[in-house]
Amino acid sequence: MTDTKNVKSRGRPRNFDVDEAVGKAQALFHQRGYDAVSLADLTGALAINPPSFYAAFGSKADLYGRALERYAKTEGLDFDRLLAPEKPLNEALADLFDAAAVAYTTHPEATGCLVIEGARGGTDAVACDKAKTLWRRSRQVVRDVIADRAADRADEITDYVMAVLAGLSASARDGLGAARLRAIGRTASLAFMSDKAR
Amino acid sequence: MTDTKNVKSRGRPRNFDVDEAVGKAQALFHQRGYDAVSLADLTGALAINPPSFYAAFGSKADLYGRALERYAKTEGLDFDRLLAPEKPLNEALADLFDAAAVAYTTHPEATGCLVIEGARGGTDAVACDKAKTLWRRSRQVVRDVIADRAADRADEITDYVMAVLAGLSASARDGLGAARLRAIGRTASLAFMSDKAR
DNA sequence: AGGATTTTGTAGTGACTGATACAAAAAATG
DNA sequence: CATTTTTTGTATCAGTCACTACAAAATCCT
Repeated sequence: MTDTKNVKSRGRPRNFDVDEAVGKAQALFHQRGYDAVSLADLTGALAINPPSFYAAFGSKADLYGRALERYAKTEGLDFDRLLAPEKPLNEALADLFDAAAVAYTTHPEATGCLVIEGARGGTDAVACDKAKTLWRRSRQVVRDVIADRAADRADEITDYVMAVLAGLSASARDGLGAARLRAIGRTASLAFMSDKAR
Repeated sequence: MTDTKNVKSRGRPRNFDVDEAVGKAQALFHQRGYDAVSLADLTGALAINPPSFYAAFGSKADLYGRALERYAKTEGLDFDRLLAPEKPLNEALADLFDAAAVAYTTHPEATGCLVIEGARGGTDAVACDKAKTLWRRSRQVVRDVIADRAADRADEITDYVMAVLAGLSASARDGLGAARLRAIGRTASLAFMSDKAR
């Protein structure tokens, strides 16, 4: 329905690449957070004027939504792979925490998880809700995968897993490097060694 | 040096209680976060006008600093008590996580830790730094207490403890109640049962 | 009472926020 | 070429932000 960019449309051609712009916006939002990125920052970084911005993205919050989706697609954790059914639960969670530790520190200037930090909200409730929706979706995916192995404790374990991810993201924002983050993840996964977790 | 309120000062008497005002501000900041509380919100809640506000508190960020200190004094975790030297480490950490789970959910409209959430920053770097300073101070206290029992792994364990606290605060903001938060804390403390944590 | 001092309320300040009105420019279509 | 369609740049918009200038009001001191 929505025309792709290679289809020649009618009027004056756009002077900038929309997908590339979403990527730049994603980086800005990840570095500074939604509130701290102004429209002037965005139009400055994209080298366009406000009318072009609004014609292309609708609003700041809408662009944020696209940046969030792009982040989830390109940099988000692959829960289905990390928590593959054939892995033992303890091993799967250890892998998940380790992957998070690495992912949250790959960009030294944009640490932590864009979704988690965005879901913590600020001034704009609409933008916060967009992040919260993605966060809830991730939670649901995690819960479903865990439920296959420990149906009775799925909610409890999911609470713990999401809390650990949030803790890792916060620690990454605090400035902890990958090594220290991975150590945290290793300790967090100890809870599932043997059947200690009653 | 700074005169206390019972000392009769010279000019027109103040029309509101400063300490009480700091308490109200603390509640507002805790509920919505620094950025989402405007000066109009504050002066409205305190039923005063901007000039009275600035004469009493200097700036919004300064009042935030006072609110943070008040929070640490009145609602902050008592690390020295919770991590008392005579307790075994695993028990002490379990107590700490449990106390955090309770503290972060006592005010249903102001969940999580004011310091932790404030340290995650937003628009105002000065305000964020004030929270970060308190967060670092807490970290130092925790580290010192842990170092008495496990000097070689003090940093590693401290990283983990602070990450768990951040995860609990984030989960509280997510809407999890005390029971689910306490379950997270219990699971997080399993890492220190026996000598699994190598 | 009269002067000194501090807080008060009224009414603003400039700077920035996200978002637009409008017309010229640049392309496809007829 | 003329029309249609879309994007562009210029110049804003109203609203909110944290913050103040100023003078009247309310207290203490002499």
